[in-house]
Amino acid sequence: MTQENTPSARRGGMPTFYDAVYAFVGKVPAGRVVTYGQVALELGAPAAARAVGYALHSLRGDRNVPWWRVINASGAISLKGRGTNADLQRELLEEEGVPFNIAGHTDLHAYRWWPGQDGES
DNA sequence: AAGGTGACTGGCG
DNA sequence: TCGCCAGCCACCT
Repeated sequence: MTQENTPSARRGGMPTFYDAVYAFVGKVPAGRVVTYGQVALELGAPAAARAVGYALHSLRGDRNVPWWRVINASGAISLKGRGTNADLQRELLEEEGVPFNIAGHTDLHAYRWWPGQDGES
């Protein structure tokens, strides 16, 4: 533990791609979900979906950011047995009102959130 | 400074 | 319909 996990801390306060990811995820309201590719697209890097996932990975457990509201384009959780966090994410989403089917998929067409739709219709 | 990794995505068989 | 391969971006050592 040499320094903070926060990328901005390493940059001396300069905002980075990661901060943009955290900012976008932080705007996602409870009960809604977004995909890695979607976040990347909103950040201006439609092909940086992997970097988005890596950004959340850097959180390492920072619950200040609703990382659990970010799932893959398949509507499922990507952690896939990499750690207990996978089950945690599903449980958190179900608790917020996002159900998963037997296959572990959710209806993106119904729960995917987009900026500007903070719950208003 | 360069190489490798990874919580991704889309196309093919 | 499902599984596998290659490409892509940004961070870490």
